Amino acid sequence: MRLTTKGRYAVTAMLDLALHADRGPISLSDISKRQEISLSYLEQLFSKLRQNELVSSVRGPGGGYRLSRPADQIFVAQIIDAVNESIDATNCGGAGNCQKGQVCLTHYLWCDLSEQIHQFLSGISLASLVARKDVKSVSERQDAEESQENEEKKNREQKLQLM
Amino acid sequence: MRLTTKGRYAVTAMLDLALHADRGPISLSDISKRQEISLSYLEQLFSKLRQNELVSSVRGPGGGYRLSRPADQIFVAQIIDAVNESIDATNCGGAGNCQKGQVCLTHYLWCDLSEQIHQFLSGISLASLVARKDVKSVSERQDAEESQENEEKKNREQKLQLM
DNA sequence: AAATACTTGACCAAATTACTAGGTTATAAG
DNA sequence: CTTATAACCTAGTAATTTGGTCAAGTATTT
Repeated sequence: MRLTTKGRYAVTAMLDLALHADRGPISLSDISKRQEISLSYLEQLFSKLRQNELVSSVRGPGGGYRLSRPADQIFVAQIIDAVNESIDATNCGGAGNCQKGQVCLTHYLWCDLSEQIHQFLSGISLASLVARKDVKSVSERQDAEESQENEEKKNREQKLQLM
Repeated sequence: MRLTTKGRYAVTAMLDLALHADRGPISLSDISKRQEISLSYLEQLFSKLRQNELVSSVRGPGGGYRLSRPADQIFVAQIIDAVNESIDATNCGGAGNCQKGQVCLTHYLWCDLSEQIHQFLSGISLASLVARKDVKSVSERQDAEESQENEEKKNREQKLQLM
């Protein structure tokens, strides 16, 4: 079972994309600032997300990434699968050859668990996350922090020009 | 989220214990042979299981481990918790300080997932696993292999004595 | 006393993760 | 047409985790 920062980052970044979809293509450096994920790492993750056709890219200035389809058709399980190979809880990868080519004692338990997790995460779309109150409030906080930082940056630049 | 071979081994070993409870204390070397888990590794796992009062040990010849309470009062979630710290899916360990001391965008999603997994694994007792047909059949296979190996070993020893 | 079996802790190799560095394209804006 | 921007690509690497080994105990029964 793999669910580490990698999968979490991917879902967070995709959610950020969904939340700001109205701004046109979103650059990774924007996501990097808002979600505090290293830019180079994001690039690697988005390479996989693009290969799995979850996002499409626009190159050049003003470019970035956008969701490849509506947010209600992208599910958390797909995102994790894209960057993380699988959310399979068995050791044998579901093959059933865990002990001398035959199934091990707990094989079916882990199959059941995998099924359970997969069903849960397959039922959650980006759209449903965007609609959540708690997500909205965190997102508003982040946007506020972002524009505040931009403001400060602008002020610093003005001061420099005056000198 | 940590669910690796470690947790799987622990559950498998505990299930082996439950399956052979009628034989009295079970030595780790028995479990090691049947489940193909390294003895030294089992020792580490059982040290933690004992600290969490899931098993009790009997020392000396004929000793081994037994479940510290009936199999219907031991749940998979407890076993994994014992060896694996937690089955928490959040990055912050549930603290909610994932981003600059505040919650990150996907915090609540991972909380929900943790809850989901925990509920599922908390509902599965060792007794319910023992009762499963598929588990029984794997266990019978393992016991057959074990006694076959013992037979062969005995034969080899007899041959040696005749020489 | 000898054999058996649990206990502890140090140690280690391989894999994985999370991240950095340093490029090269493609393209829109100036 | 130049330049800045941002995607894209390829390596490398530090830290962590995993899954284990080894050695030296301690306790208990026969």
